Amino acid sequence: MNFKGTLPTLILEALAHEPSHGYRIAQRIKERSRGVLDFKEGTLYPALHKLESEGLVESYEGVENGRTRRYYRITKSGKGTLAKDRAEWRELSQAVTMILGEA
Amino acid sequence: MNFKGTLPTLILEALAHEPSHGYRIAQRIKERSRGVLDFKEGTLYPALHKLESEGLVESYEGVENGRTRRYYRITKSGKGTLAKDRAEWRELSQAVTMILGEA
DNA sequence: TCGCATACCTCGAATTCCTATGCATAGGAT
DNA sequence: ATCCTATGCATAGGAATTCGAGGTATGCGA
Repeated sequence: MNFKGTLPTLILEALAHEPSHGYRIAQRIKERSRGVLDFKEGTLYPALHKLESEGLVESYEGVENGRTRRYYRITKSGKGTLAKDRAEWRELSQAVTMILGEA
Repeated sequence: MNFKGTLPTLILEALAHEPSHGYRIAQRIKERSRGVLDFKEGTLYPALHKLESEGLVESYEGVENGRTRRYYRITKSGKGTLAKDRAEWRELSQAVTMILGEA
């Protein structure tokens, strides 16, 4: 199950924590949500490419365990977007929670 | 600004409160979220029709102030879906909040 | 050497939402 | 009387996001 629209923000959050590569980012999101969120690769990579084209993340090649990987790091612009997205998440989620109540 | 995927649940919540018609449902969502959520009519009506085709709401014609309106009420099946949706909202929103933190 | 986890990528379909547009009525203002 | 605004319902076209399915390749352990 997933939450439409939150993926770019979750990616930025992961990269604000540490530069990483696609596969690792997806794992982090899944682990940190205790398996609740689980974005597929067919969703993740296009989202990553889009963030790069928007200048919110930068990529570079890196080698780990003898394998070449594509790493991403957040840019200054990306950090600004992340801050805005966090604030927006708070506002919207509070609004929905307010309506749906505790029930 | 809006939250993808929450509209059907918000509609069901409104109708669980009281049978209503499209325009009024949209107003209720906007008011109860203090203007944060604001679904457009072009989004609302198709969503309402879909809920009806799924048997989660029923519609009937009603007259108020001399005008004919299409009213909707939630069905038993709709109430079950609402309960599930509430639980799912809690789980997903908590997962995202857990990751995005308080920052 | 075979299988598996890792790692990256693309495509088509489905869903959701927005904007724009159309039609129609009630009530108040001019 | 006429016009404007809010109300009320609806559809069409397009953008964005996600999923499922598929393809390619490497390192490592059995």
